[in-house]
Amino acid sequence: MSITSDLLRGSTDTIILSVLEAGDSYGYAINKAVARATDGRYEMKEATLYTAFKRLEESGSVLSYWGDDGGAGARRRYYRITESGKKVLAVLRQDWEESKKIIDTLTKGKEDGNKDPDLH
Amino acid sequence: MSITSDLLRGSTDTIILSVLEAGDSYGYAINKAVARATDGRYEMKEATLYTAFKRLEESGSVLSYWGDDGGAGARRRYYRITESGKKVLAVLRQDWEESKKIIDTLTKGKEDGNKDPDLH
DNA sequence: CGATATACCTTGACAGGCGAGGTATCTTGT
DNA sequence: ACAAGATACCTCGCCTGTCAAGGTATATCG
Repeated sequence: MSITSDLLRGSTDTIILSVLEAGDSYGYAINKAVARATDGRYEMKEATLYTAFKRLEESGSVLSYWGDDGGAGARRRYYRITESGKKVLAVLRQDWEESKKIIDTLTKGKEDGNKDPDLH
Repeated sequence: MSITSDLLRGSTDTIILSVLEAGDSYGYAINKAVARATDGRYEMKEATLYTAFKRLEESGSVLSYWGDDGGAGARRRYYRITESGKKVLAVLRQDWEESKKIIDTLTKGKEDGNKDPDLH
C-alpha cells in the first residue's frame, strides 16, 4: 500500500459526497478537483472512484444522469447527491470526527502501565 | 464493516507501536489498554491484533519473547519495539497528520465550480 | 470441579483500493 | 488530413487488512 491509501480508505465515500453536496459533478472533474484541493498531494485512482460511484448509487446515496452538454471531451455521467445521501454524509462526518479523536488518543503515546493490567 | 473499522484501518500499526513505545506489552493487555483508553468506544479485534503483530515482527518493527512471569492466566508473549520500529512510528505519525489535513480539507465541503473545470 | 478470566493462535470469507487494460470523443499542431 | 494528447468512462483481477468463528491452554474462585 502507498503511504496514505489505507488511511484514506473509508473516507472515499465521504469525500465524494462532500464534493457532490456543493453541486452535481462527474468522475473526471471530481478527480481533478480533489487533486487541485490537495495541491496534488492526494489523487484518487480512477478504479477507486468508479467503484465508489457504483457503491453509492446502489445504496441510494447518489443518482446519475448523462449530461449532453458540449464540454471538451467525451460524454459525461453526472452524479447528484440524494436526500438520503445527505443524511449518510452527516453520519460519515460524525464518524470521522469521532475516529480522529480515537486515533489521536491512541497514537500520542504516554500510556503507562501496559505491562501489568492487574495493577489497575 | 462497522462504523469505524474502515476509518481505523491503517492506524492499527500506529496504535500498537505507540503503546509499545511506552514499554513492552502483550496482546491481551494492549487490547484492554485500547478499550480502556477509549472508554470502550473502540476495541481491536483479536484476529486483527495478532495479524498486525505478525506483520510488524516480519518487517522488523517489533520483536517478541515469552514472558514466564507469574501473571494471572496463561503464558504471555511480550513485544518490544525496535529502533527501526521507532523510526517507522515517527513516519506513521507524520502520515496520519498529513492524512488528517487532507481528509479535513476534502470533507468540509464549500467546493465550488465542480461543474466545469474549464472555467478555472 | 465447573465456570470464568486470562492468554494465544489460525482459517476462511469479505470488502475496498488499484494496476492494467480497454473504449470513445474532442481539440490542437503540423 | 492525421497523429497526438486531453477529456471521459468502464471492467477485470489481484492484493491487503479486517474480523467472525473456532480452537487450545492455564490460573482462580466459588
